[in-house]
Amino acid sequence: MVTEQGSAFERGKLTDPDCPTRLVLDRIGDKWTVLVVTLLADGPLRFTQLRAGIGGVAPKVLTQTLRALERDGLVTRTAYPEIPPKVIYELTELGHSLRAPVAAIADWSERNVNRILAARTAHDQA
Amino acid sequence: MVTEQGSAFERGKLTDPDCPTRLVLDRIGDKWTVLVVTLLADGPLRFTQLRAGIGGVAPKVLTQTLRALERDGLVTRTAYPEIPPKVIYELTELGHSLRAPVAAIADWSERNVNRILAARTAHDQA
DNA sequence: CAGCATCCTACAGGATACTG
DNA sequence: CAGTATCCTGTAGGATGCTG
Repeated sequence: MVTEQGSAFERGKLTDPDCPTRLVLDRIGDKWTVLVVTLLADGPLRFTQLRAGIGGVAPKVLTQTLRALERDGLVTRTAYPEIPPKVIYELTELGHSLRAPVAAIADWSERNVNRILAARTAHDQA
Repeated sequence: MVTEQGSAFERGKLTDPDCPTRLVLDRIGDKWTVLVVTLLADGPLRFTQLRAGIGGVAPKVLTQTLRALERDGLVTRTAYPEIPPKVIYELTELGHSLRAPVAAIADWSERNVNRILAARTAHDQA
């Protein structure tokens, strides 16, 4: 399988530490980002709603995740100067577009998780 | 949440710590797995060839990565009892099939990395 | 050549408590 | 409500040296 021109695999950029794929992988590879994006996919949510939707995230960590998402232009943060405060998080268009590739991962995962688990069990026997 | 039947996003499994997507994300989210899979995509390679192809991996870490891939049935390891030793790593069919979703990530990354970087810079100004 | 054994450190992630 | 401020720990990843 020497060449398969056009595929993302032949561009050889993955060896570069600043490679785009690495950048994105570092983002979605963390513990909560994909979950947050998924929850926001159906519409804007408040901080507490996200917290509840996830279950078991320390507020500090959720804040970190959201701030990073905001910094990368994937999420907007809108604070309403009320008392008590209200903050709305919403996916940007860029954030929404991320759903497609993530769905590709999710679909592959669900179709193949059994094979992985089986291989794992078999391997752990021996 | 509201329901948008069919999409991988509404299955609500991501909240489950044992969710398939989390499992795969934990795999490909690490530092070297995607790179190894990419290198093996064009054909089998020896340990040293992988090392060279990556550049800067500690042998221990590369071994860990390969063992994990082997355990999950994504890579086969074939040791030839010669002196000096020769070990060939090769993608399984399952391993090859992983290339597609990873390519989806890679494509999205390359198309949008500029937007992310721009958002990042803009955000860091303010 | 293809690794294992050992030691080490940075940092992601978490627990807990407090506040504008 | 939506966070900060602190403190703490597990572990991924790395550096170095040795061996069948």
